[in-house]
Amino acid sequence: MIQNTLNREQSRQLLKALADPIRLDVIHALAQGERCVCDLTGELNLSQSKLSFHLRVLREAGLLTDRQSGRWIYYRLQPDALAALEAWLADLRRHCSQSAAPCPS
Amino acid sequence: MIQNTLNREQSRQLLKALADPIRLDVIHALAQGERCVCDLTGELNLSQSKLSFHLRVLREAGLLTDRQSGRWIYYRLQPDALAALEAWLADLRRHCSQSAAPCPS
DNA sequence: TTGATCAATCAAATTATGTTGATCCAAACA
DNA sequence: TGTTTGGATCAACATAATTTGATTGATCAA
Repeated sequence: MIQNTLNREQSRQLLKALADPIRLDVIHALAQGERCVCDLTGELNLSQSKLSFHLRVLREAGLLTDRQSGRWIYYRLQPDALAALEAWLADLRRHCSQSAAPCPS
Repeated sequence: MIQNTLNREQSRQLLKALADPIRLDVIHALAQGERCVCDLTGELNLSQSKLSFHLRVLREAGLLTDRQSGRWIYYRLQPDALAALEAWLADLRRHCSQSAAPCPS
């Protein structure tokens, strides 16, 4: 996540990746700091393949990064992606309180 | 949206509602200010029932409010919901950069 | 080497979401 | 009233996302 302003498609990818209960559990676990996959399966009580699937979704959306060390793989949140989403949301609410002109226009 | 800190389920509802291309079009249209449903169908080139479906999802998530005036219904973004989501995201990235302890723990 | 472990991937089955067209309801106006 | 219009809702269908269990590749230790 290099730039700080998301286009529609990028924001959608991030939102879609976040919009799942299991992935939110993962996100919340990683909000406390980096974790190894093997710890996450235990902590979240998930099958290995299920966790792997959701980690991939989050990683491909740019929300997580991973690093390998020996046979373990550690994941962590990518704060830039979260910040970009925050900025996108802040933008949305800038002008949204403008009233509409009465309709038979 | 009364409180400013979302629980897991509330944030999921908001994210899920946002994570759809058509609903993002709606959100972007409403980011410029309130709009009547009849204007939105034209602006976004959507069938009436399709738009109505997506408006409902957004409304039930707390992202939109509506008001009726005569036979027209006007929708607008609920900035509090966006702000709450921003706060939730900001929280997530507070401690996320902590490294994991090496794994054979 | 061999066997064991961590984690990714795949195909098949299941479940959840979105779309379509028809129908219904309420407000407005003749 | 009767008719038109804006919008919500419903059921049937279509599409997309997730789960499961099995398989694979890579790393490490014996």
